Amino acid sequence: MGEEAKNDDGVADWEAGLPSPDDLTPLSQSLIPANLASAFKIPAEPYKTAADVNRASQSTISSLRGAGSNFKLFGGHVDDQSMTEAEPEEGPDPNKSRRIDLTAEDPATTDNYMDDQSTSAAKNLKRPRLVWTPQLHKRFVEVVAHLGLKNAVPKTIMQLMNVEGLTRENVASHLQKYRLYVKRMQGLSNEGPSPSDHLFASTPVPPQSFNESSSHGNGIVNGSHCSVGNGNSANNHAGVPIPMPYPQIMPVHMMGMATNGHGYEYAHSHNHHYQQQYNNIMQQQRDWSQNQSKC
DNA sequence: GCACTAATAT
DNA sequence: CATATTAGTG
Repeated sequence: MGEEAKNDDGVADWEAGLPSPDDLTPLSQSLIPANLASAFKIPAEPYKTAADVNRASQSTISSLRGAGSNFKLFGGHVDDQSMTEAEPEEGPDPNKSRRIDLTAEDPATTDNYMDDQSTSAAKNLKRPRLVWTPQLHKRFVEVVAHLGLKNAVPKTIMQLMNVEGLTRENVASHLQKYRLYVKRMQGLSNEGPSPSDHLFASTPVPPQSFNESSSHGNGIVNGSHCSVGNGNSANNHAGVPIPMPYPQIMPVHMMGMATNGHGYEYAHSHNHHYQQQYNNIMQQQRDWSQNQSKC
């Protein structure tokens, strides 16, 4: 044990670009601040012992197998209410009841299944509708920006985002919308973004990035002269995927919150309360781009 | 056949 | 409206 044997060509270099352990939130530490946790009725994560952390690391590593640090997309359970519309309008149906907080009692529900899925397959299972949280979108935009609009194609984006459970289709779909947004914005020159822009409005359009010719037989191009000044800089061998340090973002369990897949939409529609809390969290994690020195 | 995009469906 | 799914294309 010990050494990180170089998995693949680029991985070693890539890892080098990652934040040092000190920069990262310890695994043993809850990602969710206590106050917020209570706001969300999340019972302050189960105590994590060294053993737990270890185990978590293991599964992380196993799922690593050639990937960088990634955070998982869904944590476990999503109920499938396949109703037409999902107003809080419930008839006399005591049977359905609500799905009790998945975050609540069963920590295992959120953490353990992953092994089977991520390690080997995690494939043809019907995934819950992906909710592009600001975090995810941010990651998305960052990656697209670093790739340059031209190289920003679903597969690459997906790979660089390195979000577990995120599919190419997910990215493709989002990318489509994102391109439309960019087009709109460019067409309108400049001016207050439409209120209907929601997510996009808060994210700057990727400036036409470097990189234009992708004539490298190497799937992923590398245009990185960006030295990361994280105190952990010092090695950018050429020929590797863009070494973007990835922020630790809370797992996007949020999906569970909107059991029928409306994520923040849901919150912003009905529960202003949530939206508020959510925004708070956002802010905390909002600046990763600040940390990684721009080129 | 795979991956990308645009179009369409939920 | 936000995502998913399909269809057409290189």
